Amino acid sequence: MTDASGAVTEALPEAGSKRRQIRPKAERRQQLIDATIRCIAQHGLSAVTMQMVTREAGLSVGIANLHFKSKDNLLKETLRFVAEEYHGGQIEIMEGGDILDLGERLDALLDFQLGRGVTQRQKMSVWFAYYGEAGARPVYQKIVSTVDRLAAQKLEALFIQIIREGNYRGVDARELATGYSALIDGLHLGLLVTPRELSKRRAREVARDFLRRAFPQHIR
Amino acid sequence: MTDASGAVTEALPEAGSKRRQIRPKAERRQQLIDATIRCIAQHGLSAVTMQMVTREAGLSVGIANLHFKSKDNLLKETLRFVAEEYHGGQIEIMEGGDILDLGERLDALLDFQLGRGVTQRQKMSVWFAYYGEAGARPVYQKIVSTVDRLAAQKLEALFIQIIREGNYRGVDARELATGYSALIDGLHLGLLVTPRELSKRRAREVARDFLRRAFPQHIR
DNA sequence: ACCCAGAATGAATGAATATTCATTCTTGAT
DNA sequence: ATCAAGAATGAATATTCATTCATTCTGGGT
Repeated sequence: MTDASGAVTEALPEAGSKRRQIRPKAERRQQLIDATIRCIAQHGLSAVTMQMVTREAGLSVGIANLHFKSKDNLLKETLRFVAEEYHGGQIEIMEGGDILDLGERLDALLDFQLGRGVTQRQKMSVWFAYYGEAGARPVYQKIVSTVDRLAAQKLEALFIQIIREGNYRGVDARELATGYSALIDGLHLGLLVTPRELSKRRAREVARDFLRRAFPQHIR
Repeated sequence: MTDASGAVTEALPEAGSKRRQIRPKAERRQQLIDATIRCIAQHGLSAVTMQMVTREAGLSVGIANLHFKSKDNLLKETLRFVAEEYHGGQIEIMEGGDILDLGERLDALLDFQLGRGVTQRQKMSVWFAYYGEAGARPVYQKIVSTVDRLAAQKLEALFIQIIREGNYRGVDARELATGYSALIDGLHLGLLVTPRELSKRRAREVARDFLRRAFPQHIR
């Protein structure tokens, strides 16, 4: 806003900053991706416009096409970011040298997957917005598949270790991993679409019970 | 198409029919909903246009606004249709007077949920396209919640019967029902997004194993 | 044979939107 | 101080799209 005299009121710590600022490319890119995430969560992927995103980011429209070459590309990069953030977090835990006990590592994984960071409406909305389009857009499928596959392998490896350690019989690590991943996805969906019916608390219990039924010695 | 003389070539059984046909409202509505489903599956919800849908249906643009009053409404009604079809099918099986054995009924449910009808790309695409927007559109949330709740109740009731019959201990029907539903949703997602990694066959096995672990006497 | 209710059409309209680019501004180097 | 590189702006453009509505057409009723 400009005051009556036409002078620009500066140095507002958060809002309405007017001054044009020059920042490195990487920073602007992230700023735009973050804004895109918020916009998708609030308005839905199909309603997102460039104007909306750049306004949310506090930048001009031109800038988005400067750093990403098109809207399509911005959306693609946003998906890549969210996918890598989520799967990266999981993988870090699963490789986790810092947690040696396998049961604890499982717990940490569950905490991450159904904890505060991931189950924000924001993140889940974005997640499923892209899944919704994935059927029609091979690019999205590919991005998700790529990170997904790696996480799936790590999970299977963790399960194999646990099965060995617990000497569990008649359990197939790969199949169990598929089931567990699907369960988590389904719970995310429930948290997003029917939050009234499914609390985060109960989602955790459900996932925990799944693991307990499979690995009774390691959970609880 | 019109031939050189300007005469209209009629009576083509399937394609390019030119003649204007008058049909009852209900039939046109369904025709448009079906076309919408195909368009969403093929192009993604965010790319669907009225032109696209009406062309797919072999009708003019005006007709869509005649029978549904807006695009928004057409999309809403399409979601309602898909939701009711899916949940209706489930509920029918779960109430199923025709199958008396509880284990068989469970099997029938699983067959329906992961069988040909439901796991067509078309249907799953639509399903998740709407889930993706649900975070931003309360209307969608409400439609899904409503049918979902009823199906969840029926499933819980079925599980209660099974638990009683099998005299299973330490199993909470409601929690198990939540888990099973989430698992099925997650498997659908996997079938849609990473069909390469997850075959229908394996999806069925995964779901089956979940049930077997919970109700060993009833499955297998 | 004739009518007309209402089903169907599609060109026209106006609003929304992605993308461009001529111009302005900032910053760090000289 | 001065300058150049390139970051940032936003008005203008061209396109796409939902919605409208004047008009045409159909088929059952008389």
